[in-house]
Amino acid sequence: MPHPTIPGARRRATVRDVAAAAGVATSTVSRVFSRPERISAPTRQHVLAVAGRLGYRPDPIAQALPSGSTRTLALLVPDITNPFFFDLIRGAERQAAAAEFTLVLADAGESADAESLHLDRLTRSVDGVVLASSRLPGTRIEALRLERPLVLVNRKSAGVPAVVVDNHQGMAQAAAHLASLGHERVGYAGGPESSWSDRTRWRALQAAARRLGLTCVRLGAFPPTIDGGTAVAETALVARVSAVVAFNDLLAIGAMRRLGRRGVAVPGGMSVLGCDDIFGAEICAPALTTVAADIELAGRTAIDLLLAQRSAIPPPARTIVLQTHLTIRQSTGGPR
Amino acid sequence: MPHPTIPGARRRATVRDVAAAAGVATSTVSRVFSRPERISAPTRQHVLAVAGRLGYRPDPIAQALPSGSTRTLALLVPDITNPFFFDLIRGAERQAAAAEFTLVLADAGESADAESLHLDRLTRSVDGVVLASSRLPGTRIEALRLERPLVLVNRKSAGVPAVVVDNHQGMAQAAAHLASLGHERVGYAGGPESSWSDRTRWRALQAAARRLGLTCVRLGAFPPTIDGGTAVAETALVARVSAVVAFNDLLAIGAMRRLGRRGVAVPGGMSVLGCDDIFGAEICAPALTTVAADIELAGRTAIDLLLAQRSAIPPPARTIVLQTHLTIRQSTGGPR
DNA sequence: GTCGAGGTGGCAACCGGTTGCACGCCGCTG
DNA sequence: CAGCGGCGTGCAACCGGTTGCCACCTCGAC
Repeated sequence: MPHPTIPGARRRATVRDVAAAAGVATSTVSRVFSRPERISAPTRQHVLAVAGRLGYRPDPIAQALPSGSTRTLALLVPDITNPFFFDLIRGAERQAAAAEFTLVLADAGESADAESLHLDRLTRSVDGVVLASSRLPGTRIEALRLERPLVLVNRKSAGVPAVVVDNHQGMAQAAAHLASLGHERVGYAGGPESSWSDRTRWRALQAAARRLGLTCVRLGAFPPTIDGGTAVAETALVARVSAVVAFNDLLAIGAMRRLGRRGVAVPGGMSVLGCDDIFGAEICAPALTTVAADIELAGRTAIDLLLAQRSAIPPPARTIVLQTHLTIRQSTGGPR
Repeated sequence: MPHPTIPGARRRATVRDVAAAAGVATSTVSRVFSRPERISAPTRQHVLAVAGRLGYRPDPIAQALPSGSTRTLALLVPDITNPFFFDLIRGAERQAAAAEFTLVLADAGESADAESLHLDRLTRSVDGVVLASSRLPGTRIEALRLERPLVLVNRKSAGVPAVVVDNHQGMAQAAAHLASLGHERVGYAGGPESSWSDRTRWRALQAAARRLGLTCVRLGAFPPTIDGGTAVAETALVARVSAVVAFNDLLAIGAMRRLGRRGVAVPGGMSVLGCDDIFGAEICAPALTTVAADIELAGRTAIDLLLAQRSAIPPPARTIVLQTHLTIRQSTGGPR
């Protein structure tokens, strides 16, 4: 039983149906749709009329086979649950739609294995892949690059176009802000160990702290979720820091909540600073001070980079670095 | 230039390559992958070995052509920006992945035209479609149903399987809660006029209010966003209601913020009640009282309903009604 | 020894388009 | 009026798989 259809649905018209009804060759019908200027106006209009009457529309799958293009792009994120990716998804979807491409979304569940699996299933059937915060080993990424146009977000790999946020700038802004408030000992609440963003943020924060004469301690690696924030709060209290910079806003919000329950005022007893400025950072209480780049722009840029690779002469692999800015709200203040 | 590939990438092995290398017919290679039990163990293992050596993997597009199935499902939402859909997307993605299907995501931008356009592009290349809070005219939905397995979320149409939240129950819970606090005159802040959810919520709230002896006024139709909440606050103040039930949490949060800026305490001066319990409802200040169903479950159920239609004997069109529950937080209290 | 059943694998058509090449026709030039 | 170039269209191969049908082989039963 090929082509399982809805009971009662009539078979779709094909090029051959149209060709027969119009008294032309299938190639003519095909060209009317793919390269209309190749066909004379009278024939074209006639074919179009017949096609319209029959309700003919080219089948995208059948078109994809010989042409090799599905007009489809894939976006792989480590966790759809994380609001950080909402903006990325949104930006990517918008830009893809603008270029008349369809976005395929997959969730890697924070696991390199699941990511790999999805990739196996997807790679052949899309025209390009955006890997956001990939947990994949570098070798796998290298291999992937040879199969399909590839763009990385918040991750770097030699020769692969990428868009990354400027973590050095961001952490410098965060450290400067805390230093200006008078903090001397700050903690960094880390995210997943396999995350490139976490590594660069931690290094950047250390560097910035050193320049400013701050002591900076790493509080550990936490799951980047609100629940993960609980442990952050506990650890920060034990580590006797007066401020904590969290790997992301979720962790920061979770930490604030826990601190509140423990009777520690924010920012009175502890300042909390997040990263990414997700939806929610502004409406939580106290509103979260956070450092972020325009992530929707990151999504749009990633798609642009992907689309650029489809042109005959692919531009040199580029890395786009997104500027960050610090949004000061209520979760940071002077120590003590 | 068919099959535009990455410079330097080798052509993928095909069934014919494997067949030649293994000394068998292409049909045998095909069957080794699609119906292994049809092939004797020795041949199968030999073919598998050769295929492995050549790095052969069946091309999903080529498979889709004769089989008619792409193992792909589409989800259309009116606005990816709206956190309400995050949970829906997440649930749908998870369930699709579990069934080894890939989810295609499209954003209709709150417009029936854009929705229609996306549908045109997508319908042929996916095995089924989930339409969430569709703005499409009923006739279009009817027609779509004949083309592809279809499931509606928060919308009803004769003969189309759907999953909807029980708005009557939800609004009854909301009204009862407000009545028990002593409110007598409440406002309803409506969402998009073309929204089925908005219509049923409004009607349900009216009915519940009547039963409880409350006066209920409609404040108008607002864009279902935080910004839309500004107008809600102003209108509510003018309408002299002591509580407002908002079409969704975004509107409620926006209204609370505006009320705060106007110096009106929540819930002291005005109670605010939302719908959907989105991410953010709990962390905003004051935490939002809201009535909601499990939307991630809605996403999972929608996919299940879609998958069920693929079986030979499609079950009778079903409508799954999701129970709601009221989460009482800090945004509601007694009047005055 | 013959016949039949069951299992294995090959042939070739097919899914629905695209496209290189060739051919016929037209008008224009010399 | 022959020759030539260019345009519009058709023929047929092809993209990479799947599958109905048939041929062949083997083995067991009579």
